[in-house]
Amino acid sequence: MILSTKGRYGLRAAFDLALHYGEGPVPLKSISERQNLSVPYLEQLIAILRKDGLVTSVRGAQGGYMLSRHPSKISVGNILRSLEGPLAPAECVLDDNDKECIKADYCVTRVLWEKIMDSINSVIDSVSLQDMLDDYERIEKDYTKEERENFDKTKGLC
Amino acid sequence: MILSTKGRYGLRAAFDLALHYGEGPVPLKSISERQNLSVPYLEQLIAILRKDGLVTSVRGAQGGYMLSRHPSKISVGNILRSLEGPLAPAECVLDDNDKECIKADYCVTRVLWEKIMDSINSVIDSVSLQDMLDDYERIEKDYTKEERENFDKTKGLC
DNA sequence: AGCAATCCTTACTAAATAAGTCGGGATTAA
DNA sequence: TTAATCCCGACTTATTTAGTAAGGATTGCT
Repeated sequence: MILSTKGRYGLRAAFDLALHYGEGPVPLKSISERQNLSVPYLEQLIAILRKDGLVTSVRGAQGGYMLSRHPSKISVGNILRSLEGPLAPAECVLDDNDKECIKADYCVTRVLWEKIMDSINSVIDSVSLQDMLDDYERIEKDYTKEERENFDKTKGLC
Repeated sequence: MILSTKGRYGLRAAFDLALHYGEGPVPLKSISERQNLSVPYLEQLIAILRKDGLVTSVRGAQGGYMLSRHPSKISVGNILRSLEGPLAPAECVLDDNDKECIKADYCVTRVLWEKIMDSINSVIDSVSLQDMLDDYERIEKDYTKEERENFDKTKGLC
C-alpha cells in the first residue's frame, strides 16, 4: 500500500511550488536541485498536475511553473488524487465503476473499502499546502540550515 | 493505492472461515468454491495467515483451516497487515526503518504519511470479522439466495 | 536576429511486483 | 490403502513502476 514515487515526489514538487508561491514562475531545474529529483521525471509529474489545473506554466526562458491558486486553496488530496488516481483500496468503490459490483449493496467487503477510502480522503482533504508550509516553518527553526542540507544529502526522500 | 489481491482475497477467505467458525476445519476446496478463488492461490494466502497465527490448520483427510480465535477477536487490520505488510503510504514511517529518515523530525511529508497511516489503521482495527458477519447477516436478508449466487457469477470479486 | 532557457510531447526501457500456476511431498481419517 | 487434505518451493507471465532519452515549441534577453 505504499504510495508510488509519482504521488510522493509530486507532492514534494507541489510543496516546493508552495514555498515559492507569489515569486513568479519556478523552473523545474530549481525544484530539481532543491528536492533532489531529476528534471525529466519532474516534467512527467508536473504535466499531470497541470492537466488537472493545479499548476500553471509559463513557457520560454525565465518560464516555469506556479500553483494555480493560493496554497491554502489546494489540499494534499487534490495533489495526491491527481497524481495517483483515486485513493481507494479496491476498484469496486470507484465512481466510474460500470463493470463490476454495481448493485452489490450485498457485499460486506465493499462496506469496508468505503470506510477506508473515506478515512484516507478525509485526512488528505483536511491538509492544505499552506498547512504543510506552516508545519515546515515551525519545524525548520529547530535545525540549522547546515543540518537540513546535510540531512537532504545523507538520507533519502520520503 | 489499490490493495493487492493478496489482501482482498485473503480477507474474503478469512471472512469465509468466520462464517463457519465453530464447525470444525474448513477445507480450502470449499472456500474456493464459495469465494470463487483457486485452491493453489488460496494456499499461498492462507499460509501467510497461518504463519502469523491467525488461522490454524488440521492436516490430512477431513482437515482444513479454522480461525485461531473467535471472529470478534480478530480485526480486519490483523488480517490485512498480515497479508499486505504494514499499511503505510511511505516507507519512512515504518517501525523497522533503520536506513532513512531516522532523525527526520524535520520532514513535512512524514507528518502527513503518519496521519494517513494512523487513520487507515484506526479504521481497520475497529472492524472485526464478527462485525463483518453481523453486516453480512443484515444485508443478506434483502436478497434471495438465487440473487446472491447470480451476483457472484456475473460480477467480479471486489 | 539569434541564443539559451524553458516548457512540452512521445516513445522507450529495465527492474520490480503482482498474480497466479505447477509439481510433488507429508499427513491422516475412513 | 486410499483419498483428501495440508504443505513447500520453484516457476511463469503480465503489469506496473520508475524512470531515461530525444527532440520539438516557445519566449525572454542581448
